[in-house]
Amino acid sequence: MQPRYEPHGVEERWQQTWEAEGLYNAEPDPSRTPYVDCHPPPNVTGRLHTGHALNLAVGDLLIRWKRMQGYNTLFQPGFDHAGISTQNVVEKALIDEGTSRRELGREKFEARVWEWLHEYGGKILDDFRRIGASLDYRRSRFTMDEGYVRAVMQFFVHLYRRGWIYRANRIINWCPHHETSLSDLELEHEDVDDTLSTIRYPLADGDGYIPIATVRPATIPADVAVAVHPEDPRYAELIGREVIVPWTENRVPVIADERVERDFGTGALKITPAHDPTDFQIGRDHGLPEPSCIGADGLVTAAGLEGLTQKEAEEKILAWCKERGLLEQREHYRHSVAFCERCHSRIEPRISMQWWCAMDGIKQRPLEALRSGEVRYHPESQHRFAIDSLENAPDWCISRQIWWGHQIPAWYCPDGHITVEESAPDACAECGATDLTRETDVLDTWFSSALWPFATLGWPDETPELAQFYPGNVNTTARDIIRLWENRMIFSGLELLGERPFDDVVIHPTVLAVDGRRMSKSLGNGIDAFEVLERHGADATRYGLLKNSLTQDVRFSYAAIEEGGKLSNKLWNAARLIVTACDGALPAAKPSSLEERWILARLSQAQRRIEASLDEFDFAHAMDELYHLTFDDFCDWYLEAVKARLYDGDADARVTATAALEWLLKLLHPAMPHVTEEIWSHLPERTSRLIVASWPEAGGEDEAGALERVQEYAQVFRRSGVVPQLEGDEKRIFDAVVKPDRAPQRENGNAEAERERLRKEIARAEKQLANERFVENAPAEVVDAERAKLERYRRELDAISE
RNA sequence: GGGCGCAUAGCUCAGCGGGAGAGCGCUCGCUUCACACGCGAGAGGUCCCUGGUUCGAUCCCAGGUGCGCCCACCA
Repeated sequence: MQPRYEPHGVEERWQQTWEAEGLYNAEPDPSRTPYVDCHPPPNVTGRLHTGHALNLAVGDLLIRWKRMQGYNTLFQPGFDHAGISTQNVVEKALIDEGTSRRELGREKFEARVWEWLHEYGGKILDDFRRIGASLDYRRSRFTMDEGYVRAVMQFFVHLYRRGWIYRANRIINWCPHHETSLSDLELEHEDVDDTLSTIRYPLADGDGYIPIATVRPATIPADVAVAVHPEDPRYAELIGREVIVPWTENRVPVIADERVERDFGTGALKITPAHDPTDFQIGRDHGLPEPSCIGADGLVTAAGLEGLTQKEAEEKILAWCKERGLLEQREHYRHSVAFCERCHSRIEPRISMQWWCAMDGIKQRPLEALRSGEVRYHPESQHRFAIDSLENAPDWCISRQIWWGHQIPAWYCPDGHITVEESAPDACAECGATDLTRETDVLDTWFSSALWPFATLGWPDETPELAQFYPGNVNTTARDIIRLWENRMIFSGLELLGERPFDDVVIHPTVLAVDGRRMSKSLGNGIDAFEVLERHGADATRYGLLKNSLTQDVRFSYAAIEEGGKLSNKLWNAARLIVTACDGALPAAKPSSLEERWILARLSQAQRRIEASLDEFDFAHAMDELYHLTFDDFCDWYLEAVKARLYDGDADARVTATAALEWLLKLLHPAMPHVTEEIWSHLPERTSRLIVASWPEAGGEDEAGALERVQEYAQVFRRSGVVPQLEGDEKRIFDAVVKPDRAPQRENGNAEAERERLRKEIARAEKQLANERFVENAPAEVVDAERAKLERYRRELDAISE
């Protein structure tokens, strides 16, 4: 064993060994109690980032802990076909090759995506291996593999027959680059510098005009009304009259609607139902027409402006207005604009026919499950957020006009009847026509993700896996997909299997950049997870991420990861001492001395604290306990106290030291699997792997405070230089750990300073205890603790008084 | 505009009704036979501000201020 622990090589070796020996494998076994962490499938095009790393550290910690406790654990990997993301990546590759999606056609394009996936897809699973995640890699699933497709089709048909899926022609978010609809949750908003133009709409029946502020003059040709607030005195008498729309010179009505903000702009709003969500609502409520002036590609279609970009059309229209004195002013205006999160095109609100999920019906059962606590989000604040999100969930647009995804199982006959079946029907269900064409739209990628907890276990077939591992126990993820994924999984599980998919949803913190802001390419503050793994190793990375994971947003901390590296090395060297001192077979013996009884009690106490923390998914405090247990208790006190006896060949000391080290390794293994397994393999007569060793039984903790007096006197000695009067084991331990014979000579001043400090403490405690109101009102244990402190300080002062 | 979170040592963060803590950094002393990624000692803080509750507030309550994340159709 080298004096310095080197994770590289060691970690990869154990990862390969564990997997090759089948130690990650899960098998259904009705005689055993299962424990399942339903792990999120990353995008097939993705690579490991710090959020994944934290999530894996959390999931693997729980799984390894439960595996050691004897549960039949399932930790299943896989990846998501990720609709638009994947299509986007492959399209980019095609452009580099000088071709395009449209040139290939749908069938060839799909084949090309599969080809691409076989070559590059799923690399992220290798990244998962590198961090030491004990997933059953044999059971990797993909949201578009054969069985999964059947599950998705069945889900769609089920919802359709329950009346929860419908088609509607409404305004949706349209990405003009991908030419598809997007849900609200697939957008990103950004503040943009824009121009607000105030344009005069002349009254049709005489003098005067209504000034209207707009950031999108290019949509003017599709204006169908002007709206004002019903109680706005400025425009009260204009309601019901008509104005003339610039450029088109159409006459449109002035209507009243409460959704108009009187304080914004001029207080008058042009209504363009086809190109703005608010206008769309107002238009529908007032029965207005819905003409369009912008095409699917984002280019203008209005008469006289055909084929122009919106910017070009805007210039023409404004010039037209200016000539006629209708352009009142142009001013700088900064506002939030929606973009496609994949290609960053500006979202174009557009009316189109889409498939929708009616959330009012769907949300009832998951809401019950959340309100009753049948499924719990952690922390509590996220539980409330999940409920709020469900209560306010708008209908979900599930169709996408892209090519990569699950094609919607709906067929149209020439008369326009719709037949929904899991596979191609022979004839129209309504009129019997046999000339059917399939819907070309595909489903939102999250529609299939919603089935992950059980489609991965073979549903809709009744498999042994499904029987053993459903429902699962825990799901760990980041809070940004609570609405996209979590709530929908809870719904699908309750709806299709009649049982929740898991009991607990652990929302781990979002890992922010070192500067406390979100990691992003534009800010250039991202952390490369691979670089961290390469430099510090998987154990240190896992420890560091878990250690710093208390609040909802956590800054990435190199210091915490370095702390993990130090912990590995400390542990390694503690083991080195014990292994070199205790070579050879160990005789039967039992702990007898004070320091031995103490460390076993401390291990037991620490274990209970760690278990309590993990039960509450409080990983940071578990890491803190492990760190201090290792450094302070195990190394600085126990090993220092017992070192001499180990070298002397004391059988009791050797046996206990080995047992205590084994115990410590087991407690550390779920967080830092590699270094602990490596050390374990160096222990005498070790054949089985630590990964499948049993979790220890915490015993009594009666002696956890046994060394307290020695530790107190050590403090006093180190500050004052006065050696306390101790006897027996206490003296032996004090001499071994504190080494008074090696301490430098102290000046008398040190003793005096320490006496002064103690006198002050005594005075403070005496004053507190002299306060009648304190003694009367404070809880008894607080008063007792104060008395105990007073006594202790007096005792320590006596010890260093001449 | 709404929701959530955060403000404690130079830095990153614990603690959260009764003596201000950890890790890193800094100073001093230790090449002590596991470890210098070490051991020991130390310096360093109006616990964001203002009120309130309490015998007692860093901790609870109210109101500010600053920062972050998420959400939102003021054109």
